[in-house]
Amino acid sequence: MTDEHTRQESEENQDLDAGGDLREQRLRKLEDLQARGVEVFSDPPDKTFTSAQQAYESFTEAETGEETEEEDKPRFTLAGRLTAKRDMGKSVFADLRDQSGRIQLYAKKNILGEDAFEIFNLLDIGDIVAVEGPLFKTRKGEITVRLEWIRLLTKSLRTLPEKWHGLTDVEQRHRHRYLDLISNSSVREIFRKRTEVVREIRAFLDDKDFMEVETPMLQPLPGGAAAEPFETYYAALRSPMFLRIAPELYLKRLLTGGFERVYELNRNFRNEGLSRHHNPEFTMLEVYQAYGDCRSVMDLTEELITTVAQNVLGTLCISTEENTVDLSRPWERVRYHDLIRRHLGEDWFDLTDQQRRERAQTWEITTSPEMTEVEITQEVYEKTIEPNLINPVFITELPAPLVPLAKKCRNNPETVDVFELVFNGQEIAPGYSELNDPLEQRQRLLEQLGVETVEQAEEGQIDEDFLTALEYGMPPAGGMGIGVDRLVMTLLGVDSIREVILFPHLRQKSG
RNA sequence: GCACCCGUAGCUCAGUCGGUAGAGCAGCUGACUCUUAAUCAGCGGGCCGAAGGUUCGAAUCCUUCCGGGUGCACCA
Repeated sequence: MTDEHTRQESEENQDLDAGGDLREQRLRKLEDLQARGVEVFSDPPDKTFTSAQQAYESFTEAETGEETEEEDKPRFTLAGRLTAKRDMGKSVFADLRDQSGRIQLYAKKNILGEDAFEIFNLLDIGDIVAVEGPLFKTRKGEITVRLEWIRLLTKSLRTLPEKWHGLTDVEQRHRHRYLDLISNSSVREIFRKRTEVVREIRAFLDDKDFMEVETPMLQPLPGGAAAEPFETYYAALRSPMFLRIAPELYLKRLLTGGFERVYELNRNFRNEGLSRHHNPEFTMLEVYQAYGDCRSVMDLTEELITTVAQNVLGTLCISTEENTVDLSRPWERVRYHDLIRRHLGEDWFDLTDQQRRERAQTWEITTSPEMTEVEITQEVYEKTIEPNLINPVFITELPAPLVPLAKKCRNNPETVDVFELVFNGQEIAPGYSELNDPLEQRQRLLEQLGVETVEQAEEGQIDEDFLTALEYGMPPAGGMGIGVDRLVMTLLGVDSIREVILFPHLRQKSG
């Protein structure tokens, strides 16, 4: 390639560059670089890379300062994305960012060499490069790589979001999460922390001899929760299939099988609307402990969450937008009945139906005539009590109708032996003394379907194999579930589930 | 599903009473060998989310649709 040729090509580019399409501009720049013999999507150099952070940490005045001869200074190879350029003519400052952070580059024409300097000048913000050189400290005191060698690794064809304001449009941030991650360090931090939370949950349970298992996500019968499933079709078997709404019924089979401590930490799918608190696929932790019950699982949950919080956040005090949550142990445990009387009046359960509705009215709760006492109480609880439960509290012995599939309390068949863990005004985790009586379980499943006999149930609505597993004998067990996305939201003080899911679901854009 | 709010350059945002589009960053050209939101001079960039309507005239007013946000409902 002759100089004349490249000069002519550059002049052509100048004319075309007058257009407004920045991608077109970059495509032409790419061709220009290729015409100069520069590989625009090249292989990484066979060198040992140093991260930006390592480079900072390895800088010492003695080795790289003024006193040391230039050729004696150690050379570093780094790779990353150019995020800024400050052009001074015969020298250029630039910012390089890798996973560990940012470091400044200094390209000087008479050090880098004329050809390489010219190539460097052609690079765009967003390009990915490998660079090499010694470290020095600028007059303003910033540790900087003095470039002696560069290689373009990846040409970027798109303009990055603005350096100062970044990407703020929520829709764009979620549709193009990679741009969000490039632009917003707080977002990078949230997802690093999320990964740490998940890692700590596993470490905690593994340490307690719980066994992580994987059960079907593709199920012929979706069970274990009351929710609308996603439906799909298995061509080879010519049968409809469902994405699981919960792993519960399979995990319980494993208890029958003799695995005494199991957990699964993975995705569930529910065919529901999107909201600040709902994504159709969400990450669920379910834990089952044989020979345990509601209380043993309560202890486990308390220890799990405090351990995770302490290890990830380094504190048990969480600041959210409006609250400060203190996770210090021990956590309060209160019977549902007592909690209700504490907040709604000691006489709440002695009131007549009419009086109860009138009092609900004072909380601006509207009741419909067909609502039962339990439903009215629960409505008032959800609207007026739960949002104000900031520090963790286990609510125990819930009314049986609210939790149809749990074991009844020995001392009071009107209530079930379960807990709801609430903090930051949100339900975080339910736990149960699991029902292991196959006869009662069958009865409850039928009731849930609103029928009296198996014959009345539509074919395939009852998971007979699950009931069979119970008939072989499932040990008494405690079980617990945590919505991991919501736990992460709470721990990180974020108020939308989409902020803790890398690729939240959004509507397809048509046209 | 219902209600309210939002959609203007690659990004962040102005745009008054309806008179036909502006800035900063990014980009391009030039100057500058320690800058750091570099600076200075100049230049280009728009189907104003889409389609209808009202009007002499619409980014602006009306209707429908698309997408997003928030609240409610559904839902753990």
